[in-house]
Amino acid sequence: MLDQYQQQHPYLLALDSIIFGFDGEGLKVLLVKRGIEAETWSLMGGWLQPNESLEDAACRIVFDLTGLTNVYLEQLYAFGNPTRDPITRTVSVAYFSLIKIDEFEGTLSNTFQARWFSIYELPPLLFDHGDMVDLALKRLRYKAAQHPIGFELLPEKFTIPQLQKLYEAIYNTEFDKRNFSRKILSTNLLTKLDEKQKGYSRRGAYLYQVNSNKYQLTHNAFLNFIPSPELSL
Amino acid sequence: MLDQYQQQHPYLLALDSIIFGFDGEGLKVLLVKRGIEAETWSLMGGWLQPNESLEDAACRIVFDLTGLTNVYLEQLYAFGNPTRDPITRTVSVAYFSLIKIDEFEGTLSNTFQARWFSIYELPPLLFDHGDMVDLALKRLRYKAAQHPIGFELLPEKFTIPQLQKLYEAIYNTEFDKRNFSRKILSTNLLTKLDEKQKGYSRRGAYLYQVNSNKYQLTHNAFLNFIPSPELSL
DNA sequence: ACAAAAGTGTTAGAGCTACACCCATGC
DNA sequence: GCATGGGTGTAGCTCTAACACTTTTGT
Repeated sequence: MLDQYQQQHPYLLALDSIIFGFDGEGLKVLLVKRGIEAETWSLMGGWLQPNESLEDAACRIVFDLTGLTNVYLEQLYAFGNPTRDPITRTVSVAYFSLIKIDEFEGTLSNTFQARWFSIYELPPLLFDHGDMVDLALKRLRYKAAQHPIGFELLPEKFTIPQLQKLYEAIYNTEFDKRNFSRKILSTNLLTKLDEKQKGYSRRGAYLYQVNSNKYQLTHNAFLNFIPSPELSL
Repeated sequence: MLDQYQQQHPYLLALDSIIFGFDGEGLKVLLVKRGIEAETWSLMGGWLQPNESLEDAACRIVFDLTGLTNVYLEQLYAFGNPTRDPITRTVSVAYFSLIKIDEFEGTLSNTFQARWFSIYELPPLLFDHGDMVDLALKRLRYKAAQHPIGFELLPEKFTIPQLQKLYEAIYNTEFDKRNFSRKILSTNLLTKLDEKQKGYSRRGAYLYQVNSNKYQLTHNAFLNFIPSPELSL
């Protein structure tokens, strides 16, 4: 009975978070330098606490670094190779999150030595964190092609050209702006505001926001322009 | 330094497998009655051993029950609610696998009291195993719509009508046979054999098999007839 | 007046859906 | 000869991809 439980080896259980952000130009990942291996960049991580669910713990970890709550958070994968952590055997459940970079308080950075890195110019990472980032990027590409999650990376109010730049950054490609805006608007997920964005272009672009009633309900197919080689999950 | 590791609580780490099979009529899940709660049906599961990766462990568990190796196996999700296992806190990583039911040796069943259940008529399950099955079904539907994994549930040689019945079972719906076979054949993933299936219908249907060179390479979009409400992951 | 980005429409082709009839065989 | 399941073709429609010019405004 209970012997079956007591005879088992327990393991350390960590969580690691791939935190994506978009600064208007490129897709970024937030990395830190932490404790043991303070010379190597790594993902923000932490240990599972006795009364937390995995998701609670992942939330807490993102909050500790960014000060943000209510961010988009999704379980990515459990990494459990016996040799992945050379110090002790540790299973790590990786989560990825999408944050609105404009809400991120850079002030917390120095506690953790955090820095944004372009996904195309990552430094060498601790343990298997490089694999985690690769997988997270694949998953983000896969998912953003079919579900309206891109908005999580933009401010509350944004323009169509901003959204296009975001998708171009995610897929590292370019889209035709006429086809792009037609497809986005045909989803009816966006509400056009009376405001225009100032300062970036002379003419100014209309601001939009997600109309949240539809956002919740539409977990159906969203966009179909997945650049083919990127599908895999 | 190492203190950081030593101060942490370890947890028991289990694996649970959702094993799908297709018997020509309906989509089935393989359930067992095991140890502690021998009155409740549950998923086949086991504990992570010190030298195994998560995937190794999941493989082993599927092998122990079915005697099969080289089955399709994919990590589904890590379940870690503090109260999910009332006996001890346990984190479980769930995997789902697709097996060719004709290769499954039913002889092993009585060791584990295994039985196939229709996914639409499941008994009450242990712990959160019901959630696991629900999620696995969602994932299977999501994935099979875009990736050619359905074949994993069929014998090496199969007919188009068999394949159609499988997809109809997965999505619990019906497809037009003309459109179905056109779409399947247009992927060029199948090789038509000179043999016909005998015994099931009077006329007999041509047998096909997956041409495996293309199967490997084509992790691109596959089919587009995802019944809309089922997308979510 | 010009530079820089925003905004907008059309056309040809591909892919999708819906639909009905003949074929081969065992009884 | 008939019942059962297997196999095939077409027409209308929708969606997609490709493509260029006009508008606005700050300097």
